[in-house]
Amino acid sequence: MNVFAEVEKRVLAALEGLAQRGVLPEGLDFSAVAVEQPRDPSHGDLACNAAMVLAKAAKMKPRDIAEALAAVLKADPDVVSAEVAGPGFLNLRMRDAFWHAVVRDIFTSGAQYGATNIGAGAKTNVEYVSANPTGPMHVGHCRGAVFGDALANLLAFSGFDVTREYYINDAGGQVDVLARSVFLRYREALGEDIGEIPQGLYPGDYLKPVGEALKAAHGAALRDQPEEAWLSLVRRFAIEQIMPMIKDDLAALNIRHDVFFSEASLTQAGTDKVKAAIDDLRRTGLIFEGRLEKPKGHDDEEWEDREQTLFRSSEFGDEADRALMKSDGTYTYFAGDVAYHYDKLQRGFRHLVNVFGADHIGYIPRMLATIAAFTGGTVERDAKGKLKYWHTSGGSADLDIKVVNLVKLFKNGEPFKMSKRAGTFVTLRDVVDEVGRDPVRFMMLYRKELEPLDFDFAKVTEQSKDNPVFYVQYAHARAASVLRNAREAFSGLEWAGDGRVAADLSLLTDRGELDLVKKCAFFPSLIEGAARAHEPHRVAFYLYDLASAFHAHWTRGNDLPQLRVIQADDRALTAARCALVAALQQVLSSGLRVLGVGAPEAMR
RNA sequence: GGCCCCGUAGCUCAGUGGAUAGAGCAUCAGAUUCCUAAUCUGAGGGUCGCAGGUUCAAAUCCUGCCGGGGUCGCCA
Repeated sequence: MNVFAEVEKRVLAALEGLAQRGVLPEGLDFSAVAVEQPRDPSHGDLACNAAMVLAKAAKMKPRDIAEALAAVLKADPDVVSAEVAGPGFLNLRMRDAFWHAVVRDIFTSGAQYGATNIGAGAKTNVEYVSANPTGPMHVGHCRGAVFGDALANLLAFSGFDVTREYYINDAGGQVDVLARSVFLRYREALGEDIGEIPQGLYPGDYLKPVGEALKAAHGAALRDQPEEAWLSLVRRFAIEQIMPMIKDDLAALNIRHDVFFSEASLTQAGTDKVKAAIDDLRRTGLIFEGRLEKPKGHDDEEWEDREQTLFRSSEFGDEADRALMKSDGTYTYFAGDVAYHYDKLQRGFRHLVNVFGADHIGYIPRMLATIAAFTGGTVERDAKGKLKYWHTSGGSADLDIKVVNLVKLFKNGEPFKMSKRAGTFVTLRDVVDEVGRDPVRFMMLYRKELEPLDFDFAKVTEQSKDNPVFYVQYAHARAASVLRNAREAFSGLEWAGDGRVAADLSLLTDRGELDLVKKCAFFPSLIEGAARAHEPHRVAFYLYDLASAFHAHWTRGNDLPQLRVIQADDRALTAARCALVAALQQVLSSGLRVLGVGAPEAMR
């Protein structure tokens, strides 16, 4: 049960009644009426904006509408008070029993409390990470990885049928570089002195075992072959060796994808899915042969003006049309991506979510254009024709592009660029090993995704104990601890079983206790809002706030022992409070699970 | 130069068109014979970058500036 939705229903019913009685005009649009949490809890439990929203259309003073509405709602048995305040807010206070019902609801729903069905089982594809398969993951990758994973969790919790997908960029020039780099390590494994790694090849030591493995598989058979003979073989071999490294790195962050889609597979084994996709796009009339203007601010002599196959993405607000074929007759990266997304659509996904790094921001309009063209959807634009949002809508499927801002790297307060060659390459594994999985995940999520993030390895390591994740986890552990202690204090104490509350919740009368329930009651709304906005960070901030309320209430027990959960001389009260604590623990645990962060039973 | 993102307390950041704009850190003052002090209570600290506009109501939406960052042909 979502208490906000529930009370909103009652408010709407009251408004209908007022309209029928002629207090309000007929035919008013109630769609903007909302029941929300007041910012200041002293205003009440719930606040409604109906009077202000309707005043103009009803040609009435907001306060008059609010008073009329208040009179109706006062008759609701769950409503203790309905007061008009400020410009016309209707502030409602609900009786304790209303909140006790929330505790009962949490037990009934269990781990499903907060889960919604706003996704209605729609097939949804979340593509994230998609790092080049040329080496282990580094810190720069982990923000998008964690974000995408948490978003996938959030959507799954909200009723979407989620597929987590990784697009392996195994078809471009960088994998040829990888193959040559591995071949060098292979010669090294065969005993050759390879000296310095030449410019333009990957120097990392992580390729040594790959070279060894190549030797183990092929002996010296490849050594004296020309590059044409071994390049594609070594390329595939190297990727097969490196993808497990990447999967291990991701597993260290508790990330597991369902599908790894190979870019190279689009044009392998005699098929040409890229051509098929482009041919299908042709029916829209958006594929044409033409010339591109030289980009402004780019006075490069190498610019070659030529006629080429283009996609008219400018039709959808992109700055320019985009090339699909290179001058050597091969496909561009974009052409492959067109085919890849065509494939996603053919697999039946209704919703696509792509997680991009901020360095790919210029790529967004053409991807939106592609999906809009394939699905018959639209990309919303402003009066000047510029993109308004990073999503398409209205077609047979839609795409939302989420951009995670860059992780700016610092070392001892000084910015630095990562360089494999200079030894300033910080691997994701280093960070996870040093700081821990949960703190890394929480740090990445405790921030809006578009906000830049400074990352100083030394500082993060040193301050990892101050990470807010422990604050939230400690709240969970405290809850677990007091429940353990209560069971020890009262043998056979039970507050719930079979999804039902066995305690007398009417004993929960303290304001602090009820405030905790109210915060828990917000969880379903919070999840729904975060899922709709694709913003997992809201969950992290909510959990911090909930933990804070619990810690504060807990500490009140220092001065006021009668507020402690365990009351040695009152079994029934202890049971009721345990039910509350267990409900709160459930919400913490569900929220942490969405974030992919552990919910420990104890922290010592 | 075009486009995009960001600009809120000393610092790092939340903020769903709503009421007196919040939290953490830092600073200062306190709390531990007490279910875990990895905690809590309090104080000080703000022209929400600037200027207009829309609205009953703007940190939030629109326009134009300013500052910081990113990005800009067939790379991936």
